[in-house]
Amino acid sequence: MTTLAKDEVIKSDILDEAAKLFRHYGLQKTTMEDIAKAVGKGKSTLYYYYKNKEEIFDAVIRKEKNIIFRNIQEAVSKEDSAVKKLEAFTRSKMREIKRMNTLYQVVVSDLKACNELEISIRRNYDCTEAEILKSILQYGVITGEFPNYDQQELDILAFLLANAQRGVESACIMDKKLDEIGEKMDFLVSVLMNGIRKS
Amino acid sequence: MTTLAKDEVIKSDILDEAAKLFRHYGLQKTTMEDIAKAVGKGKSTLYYYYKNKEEIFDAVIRKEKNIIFRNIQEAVSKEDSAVKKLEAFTRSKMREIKRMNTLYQVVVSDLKACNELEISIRRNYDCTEAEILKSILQYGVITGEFPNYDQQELDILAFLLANAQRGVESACIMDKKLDEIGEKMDFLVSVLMNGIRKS
Amino acid sequence: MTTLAKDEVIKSDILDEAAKLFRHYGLQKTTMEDIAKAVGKGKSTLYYYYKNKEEIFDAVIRKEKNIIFRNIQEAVSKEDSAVKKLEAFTRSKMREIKRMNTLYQVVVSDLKACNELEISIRRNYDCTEAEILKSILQYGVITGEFPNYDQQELDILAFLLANAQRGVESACIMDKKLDEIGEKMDFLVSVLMNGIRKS
Amino acid sequence: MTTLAKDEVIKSDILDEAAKLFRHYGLQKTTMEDIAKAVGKGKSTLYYYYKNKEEIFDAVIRKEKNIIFRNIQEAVSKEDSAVKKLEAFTRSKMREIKRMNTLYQVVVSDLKACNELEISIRRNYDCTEAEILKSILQYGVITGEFPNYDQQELDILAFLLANAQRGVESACIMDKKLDEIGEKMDFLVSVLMNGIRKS
DNA sequence: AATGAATGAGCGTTCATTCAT
DNA sequence: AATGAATGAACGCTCATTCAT
Repeated sequence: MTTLAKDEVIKSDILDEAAKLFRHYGLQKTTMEDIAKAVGKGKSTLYYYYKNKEEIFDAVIRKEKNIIFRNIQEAVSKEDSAVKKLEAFTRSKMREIKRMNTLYQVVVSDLKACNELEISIRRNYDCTEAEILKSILQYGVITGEFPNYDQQELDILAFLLANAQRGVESACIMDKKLDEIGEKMDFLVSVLMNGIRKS
Repeated sequence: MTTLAKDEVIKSDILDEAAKLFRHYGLQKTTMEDIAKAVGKGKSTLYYYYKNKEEIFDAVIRKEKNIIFRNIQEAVSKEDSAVKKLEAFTRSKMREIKRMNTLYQVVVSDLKACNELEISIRRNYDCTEAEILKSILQYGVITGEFPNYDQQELDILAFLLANAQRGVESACIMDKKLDEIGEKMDFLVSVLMNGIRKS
Repeated sequence: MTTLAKDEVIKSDILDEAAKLFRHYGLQKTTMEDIAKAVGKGKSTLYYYYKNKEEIFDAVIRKEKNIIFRNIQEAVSKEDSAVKKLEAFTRSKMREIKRMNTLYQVVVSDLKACNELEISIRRNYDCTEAEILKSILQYGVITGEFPNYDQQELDILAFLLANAQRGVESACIMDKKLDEIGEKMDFLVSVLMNGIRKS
Repeated sequence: MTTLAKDEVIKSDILDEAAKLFRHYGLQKTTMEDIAKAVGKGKSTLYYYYKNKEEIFDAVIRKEKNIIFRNIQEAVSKEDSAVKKLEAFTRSKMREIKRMNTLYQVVVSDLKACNELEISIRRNYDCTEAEILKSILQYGVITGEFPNYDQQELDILAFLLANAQRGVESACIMDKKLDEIGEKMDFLVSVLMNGIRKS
C-alpha cells in the first residue's frame, strides 16, 4: 500500500505540474520534457505513470473539472431560493474561472482543436453544468419562483443558460477582462430571468 | 491582366484548399505539404504566393470573415423591423455556420490556442458582430420596439446577445447538432427579447 | 552592336550590384534574389546573362582584381627606386583595400571555404602580386639597392613579401583596424627590407 | 561514472567526426546528417549531446585550439635560446598544421564568413599566438639576443611575426604545398630575424 | 530580351515515444 | 522504480535553378 500510495502521490505531482504548464502554453506547446523537468524526473519516467501525453492532459482535465463542480455544487446547495442558487452558481463559477485564470479557456479551445481528444469529456462537462442548472430551475418551478415549465423546456432552458453564460465568459476571458465578468454575467442572468419568468 | 488574374486565381485556390484543411485539422496539424498536395503544386510553390503558413491562415480567416459578414449584413438590411432584423441575423448566421461547418469553430479555438495570431482579428470580428447587433437594437429603440436604453446599456446588451449566441452555437457545433441550432437559437433569442423588452 | 553593348552594360550592372552584396554578406549568404532585386530585374533574368551564381562571383572577383592591379601597377611605375616602388606598392594596395573595405577579405575567405571555386583564380591573383613584387626586387638588384639575389631567391623573397603582407592586412581587416594597416605595414616592410638587404 | 564516461566518449566521437567533415567541407556544407552518419547514429541523436550545429562547431574549434597550443607551448618551453624557441614555435606549428591538414584554414575562413560566430574566439586565438611570440621576443631581449625593444615595439613585432607567418602558411596551404612551408617559413623567420636584430 | 511560375532537394530542428537496464 | 540514450517522422522554410512563353 505504501508503494501504491507513493505511486499516487507522484501521479498527482505530475498532474499538478502538467496543469500549470497546460494553463500557460496549452496542450500542443507543452512538451513532455517541460513536464518532466517541472516534476524533477526524467522524461521517460512520465511514461511509467501515464501512457501518453494525452492521458496526462485527460487526467488534468478530469481533476480540474471535479474540483470546480464540487465547489460550485457546495455553493449552490447553501442557498434556499432558486434565484439565490442561480446567483451562487454564477458567482462560484466565476470564482473558479478566476482561480484557474486561463486553464478553463485553453482546455476548451484545445479540446476543440484536437479532435483526437474525446469530445465526451467536454460533453460530460457541459452536461454536469447544465444538470446543475436544470435542478436549480426545477427547484424554482417547485417553489413557484418560475412558471411551470415541463421537462423538455427545462432541458432547453438549462442548456441555453449554461451556454449563454459560457459565451460571455469566453469573451471576457479572451479580452482579459476578468473583472468585467461579474457585472456582465449579472446583467445576462437578470435579462434571462426576466425572459424566463415572463414567457 | 491575364497574368495578374491567374495569380489571383491560384492564390484563391490555395486559400480554398487550405480552408478545407484548416477546418478539419486546425492550424497546427495542417501542414504546408498537405496544402500543397491539395492544390496540386509543390510545397515550395506555396511560398511563392504566401510568405508563411501563418499568412495563409490569416488570409483564410479574413476571407471567410468578409463573406460571412457581407451575407449577414445583406440579410439584415432586407428586414424592416428590429425583431425581424434580429431573426434575420440569427438565421443568416446559422446558415453561414452550417456552410462552413466547423471552420468558424476551429478558427475561434485556434486563435485562442495560438497567442501569436493577433487576437485583434478576433476582436474586430466580434466587434463587427456586436456592432451589427447594436445597430439593430438601436433601430428597435427608434421604432419603439424596445425600451429607451441608453448607449451604454445598448453596448452591453449587444455584447451579451452576441456572446450568448456564440456560446449556444459553440455547444451545438461541438455536439455536431447543427440542425438543433435553429430552434435553440430561436428560443434563446425569444427569451432574451422578453427580458430585454420587459426590463 | 548596340544590342551587344546594352548586353555588356547590364552584365556590368549585375556585377556591380553583386559585388556590393558579396562585400557585405559573402558568397553564401548573398542570394540570387538579392542580386536580382538590387539590379531591378527578375531573378531568372540573371540566368540569361550568367550561367551560375558562381559565374557571377567569379566575374566579380576578376573585375575587382583587374582594377586593383591596374592601379597598383600604375603607382609602382611612377617611382624610380626599388624602395620607393615597394612603398608605392604597399601604399596603393592599402588604398585599394580601404576602397573595397571588406570585399577583398570576404573573397579570400570564401574562396577558401568553397573548394568548388577554382583555386586558380586566387593563384593567378597571388602570382600577379608576387610578380609585381619580384620585378621590383629585380629592379632593386639591378640598381644595386639589394644584394645580388638569384632568380630562385627572388621568387621566394617576393612570395614571402606578398604573403607576409597579406597576413598582416588580413589581421588588420578582421580586427576592423584599417587605419592601423599603414604603420604596421611600414614597420613590416622596413624590417623585411633590413633583413633582405643584410643577408 | 561509467555512464558519464560513455557520455564523454560519444561527445568526443561526435567532435572527432565533425572535425573531419568541417575540415573537408567547412561549416556550411557539413550537415547534421553527415555528422550523424559518420558517428553511426541518428541525426536527432546529435541534439541529445549538443544543442546546435554551431555548438558542435564551437566545441570542435575549442578542442583543436587547445591541442595546438598545448603542443606549441610544450615545444617552445623545451628550448633555451630565443632563436631556438622561435624555430621551435614555427616547427611545431607547422607540424600541427600538417596534422590538421586544412581545418585550421577552414576554421579561420569560416569564422570570417560567419559573422555570427564570435570573432572573439579567433581573436583570443591570435592573441595567444602573438603572446607566445611576444614572450619569446622578450626572452630574447633579456638574453641579449635581440636589441632592447620596448613593450610597444615588442607588441608590434610579435603581431607582425604572427601574421606574416599566417600569410605564408595560408598561401602554402591553399596551394597544397604543405611540404614547402618548412623552408619558406625558415627563410621568412631568418629574414625577419635579420631585420629585427639589426634595426 | 526577359521573366513569372514552379520546384526538388535539402536543411536544421523538435518531440513523443521506446527500450534496455 | 526510474531513466539515459536513441530515434523516426515530421515540419516549416530556403534557394539555386529551369523553362515555357
